[in-house]
Amino acid sequence: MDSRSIKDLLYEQVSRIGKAVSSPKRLELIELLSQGEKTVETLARQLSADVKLTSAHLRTLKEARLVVFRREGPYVIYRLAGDDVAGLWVNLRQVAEANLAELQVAVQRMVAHPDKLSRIGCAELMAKARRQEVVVVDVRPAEEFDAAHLPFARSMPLAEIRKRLSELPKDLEIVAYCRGPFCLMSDEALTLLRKHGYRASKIREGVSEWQAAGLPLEQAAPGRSPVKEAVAASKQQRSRNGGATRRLESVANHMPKS
Amino acid sequence: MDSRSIKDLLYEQVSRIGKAVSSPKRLELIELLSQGEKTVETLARQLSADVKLTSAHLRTLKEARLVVFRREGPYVIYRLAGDDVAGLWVNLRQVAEANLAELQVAVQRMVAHPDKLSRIGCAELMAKARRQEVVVVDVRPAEEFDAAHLPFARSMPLAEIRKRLSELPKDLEIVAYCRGPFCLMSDEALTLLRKHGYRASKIREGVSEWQAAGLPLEQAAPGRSPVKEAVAASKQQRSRNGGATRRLESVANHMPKS
DNA sequence: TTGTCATTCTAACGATTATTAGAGTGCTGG
DNA sequence: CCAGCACTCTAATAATCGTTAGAATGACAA
Repeated sequence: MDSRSIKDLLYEQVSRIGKAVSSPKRLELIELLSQGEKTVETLARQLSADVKLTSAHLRTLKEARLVVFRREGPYVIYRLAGDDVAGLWVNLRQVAEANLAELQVAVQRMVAHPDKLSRIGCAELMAKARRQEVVVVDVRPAEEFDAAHLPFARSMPLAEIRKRLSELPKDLEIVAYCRGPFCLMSDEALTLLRKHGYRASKIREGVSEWQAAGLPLEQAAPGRSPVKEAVAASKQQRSRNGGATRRLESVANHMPKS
Repeated sequence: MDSRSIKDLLYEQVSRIGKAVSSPKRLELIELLSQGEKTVETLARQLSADVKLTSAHLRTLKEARLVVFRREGPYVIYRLAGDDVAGLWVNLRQVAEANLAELQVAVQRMVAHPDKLSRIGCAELMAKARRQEVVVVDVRPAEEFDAAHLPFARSMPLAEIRKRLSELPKDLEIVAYCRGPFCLMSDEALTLLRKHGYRASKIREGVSEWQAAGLPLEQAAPGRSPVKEAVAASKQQRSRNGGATRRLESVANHMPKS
């Protein structure tokens, strides 16, 4: 075996990781999974994609050993194979943002407008949060908060924030965060909070960026599992459409081909 | 513009970086370029590939903004767009090595057999090198040594090592390094040195790994440019085959299609 | 057992990508 | 100017990938 074929073999293997991160949908799956383990159905919903397509992408991620799964009842629950995978995603995003001018412009205009960003750094933010001079709000779904969150943060999912506005103080600065620089949830929260007269800003960082920077995280006592989220969501869907869609689809699937 | 299409746009951009690193040849180009800037011809030779194919891959890397180029006389010289690109390559390789069992086995058997590796860590190695208790040898081509090398290292390219054996002391441990964990040059050097009775070992790390770990590097005063390497190599090739190949190829290219 | 639900597998398509050949561009020395 | 060299562009092929539909699996509940 000569030197060339050994090299080909080695680079070939690394390129499996490269291929796995060469699709936008798979990158988004990695971002979602770096917030905590999830069922296929939850992932499909959060990806706004078909379950079949989601499953197919998860398969290629699995073949590249970037994700692993386990069964729990009728559900299949995926999670990242290791913290290094979330770190790789952060690294990829940073390189993209540093080198692709299009991305810089898009991020600035869509999600990270200077007006919205908190002007203080991470270390200072934590110090202020410790002294209760700011309120750090995690607007992600509760399951993701439970899996891991920033120290001193309180969970206030975007879906509930409108009803729970009274829990927030008007005299303190509120700093929101969500899944990371590409997530729009903290922006929506900001719009809502500012409309109601709160002093609110956001940070771009999510738990992955926090972890990649070597900063500490906290996690809730286990209790809520990804299955509960999935069950709740599917119930909600069924009650919304009265269970009709599912049956219609089922019938449609068994119709002859015209 | 809704939230979904914004996200699609953002992930799409990052996937451009992913696509760029999804081919083994392009990964190898990144590794080669992280040793210093090089001409297309040099890259093609070190990649054992056609100049045309090399140029095509460099083009896609250029479109992903991972490399930039400049002209120097008749030569086009490529280099990485930034240090973060070399860091990304190191990160990718680490994730691959951590998660792909096939790669672990291959690396252990081919390039990083425990017998060959130096048992001391990087920090200690530098301390010993400073006190001249070990000799750190850079076996890469001289141009790459000039671009950046480990502190206290001396350049002894693999091609010249046989003639220059007498420069090395028999009583000290010799520690070789090359382009990184996938490079076979330090292994070849080791085999040669041990056959001649030297106490020699290697480290897996190259300058990129060194830099990614936050350790300092040194570089030679500018003088040797990548063009000189290219000129030297092409002269060598011409003298080896008496200038025949090039002319034959040239004629063949202009032959009618039979 | 049968039915239901969550998920995966198989097969197929259209769209990309890798690779190669041939022609073309830009630089340099005569 | 021309010839020679380094490299890139264009076009064409074969291979691979993303996506979808339909069938199949595996777990559970009646």
